[in-house]
Amino acid sequence: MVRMSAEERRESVIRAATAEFGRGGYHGTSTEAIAKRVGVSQPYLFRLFPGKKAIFLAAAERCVEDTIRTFAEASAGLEGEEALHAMADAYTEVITERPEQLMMQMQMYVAVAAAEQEGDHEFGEAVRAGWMRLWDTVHLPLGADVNETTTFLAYGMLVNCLAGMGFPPEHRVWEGLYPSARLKGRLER
Amino acid sequence: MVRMSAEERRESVIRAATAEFGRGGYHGTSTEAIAKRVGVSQPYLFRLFPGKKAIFLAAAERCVEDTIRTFAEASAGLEGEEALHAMADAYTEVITERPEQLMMQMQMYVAVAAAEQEGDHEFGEAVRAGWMRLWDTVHLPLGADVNETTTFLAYGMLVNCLAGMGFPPEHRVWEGLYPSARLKGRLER
DNA sequence: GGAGTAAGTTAGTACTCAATCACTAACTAA
DNA sequence: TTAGTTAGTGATTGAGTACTAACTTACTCC
Repeated sequence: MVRMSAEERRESVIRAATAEFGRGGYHGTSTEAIAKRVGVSQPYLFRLFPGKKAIFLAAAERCVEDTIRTFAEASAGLEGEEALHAMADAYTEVITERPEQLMMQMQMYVAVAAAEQEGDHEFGEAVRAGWMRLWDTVHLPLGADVNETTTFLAYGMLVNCLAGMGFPPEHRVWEGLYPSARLKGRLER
Repeated sequence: MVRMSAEERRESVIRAATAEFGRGGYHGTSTEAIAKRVGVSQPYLFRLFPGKKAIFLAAAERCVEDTIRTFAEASAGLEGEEALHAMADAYTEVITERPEQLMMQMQMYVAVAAAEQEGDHEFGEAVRAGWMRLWDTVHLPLGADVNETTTFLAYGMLVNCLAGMGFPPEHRVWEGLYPSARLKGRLER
């Protein structure tokens, strides 16, 4: 048994929760599954977090932060086509290296509808606010062009969905989507 | 009590399931909720369908078919910019008039990951096959241009996600996304 | 009008899962 | 060394839920 500080454990829980919730969504994931992945007893999760919802929320928030940071770091000091290229590449890396983060994102978007209907508007507010921060983060490097920003995010969403659906990398749906190929298309026009 | 033929009831169940699954996803929706919406006892669902999974699958399949039909009908006899415009308008109508269909779509995409991990590759196959049919359906009217098709679908996915997140129609995230505005942007370039 | 069938219900079972409680083991500072 | 704190566990509970079995009610056709 490895003892950790509560703060460190909370970090592990967030990582485990991202993976588990990303796979099964809020309702499709048991707290036991998260606990098992962390390597800790299930009841202990309720010492570290007030409840299952709080764990989901923490994972969701972390997920948004990470994505924003990814784009911010990738585009630092760049603008226009260069920033676009850098951010697209960075995102491609996230997809391949940390697919659980992207699935968690999808689950988060999808969980809003249910929360909203249950009268929990706070969660929706948080998710929308996170999205707007993400929006602004990519907006500036892309030359503050609304159409450019929207297109970039749209491609990102398509990538999320295709990856979620489990299309293998060689599949033709990815044609015209991989950043390099897409940029190639843009430059040839 | 209104008696219906089993076939009619199955139709009602599919409609109700689309709404309920669209809101809560597979695990977040109880068969009782579906039964209540249909106006029938919960165990009776298991006469009409072999199990909960079968209901989800039926709703998912119907959802894909409807979306494909929407695009096929909208683009009938048109091509290029006109087809693009018509399909985008038709989709906008779906979003506003039948949001449950769009949420069901999202839930379907997201459910694949879980199914895949549980060893159920059939579901993933079905969803991917549905996507490819959708892809081909919009591909032809858009002049069989891969980049054009990808972009169109990407915008569709962004719309799905934004709607799922519950952004109100006036919100600035929709700028540069509503078909007319977008087309305007395209024509001004 | 009664036999057969198709539509539908009530009652119940086996199981999962979030959350609580009461407890123990390890670290730390005086 | 000991008093107090922090990390962690095992047992349990109560609510919810997919699914089954046995029964009932309405329609239809001879």
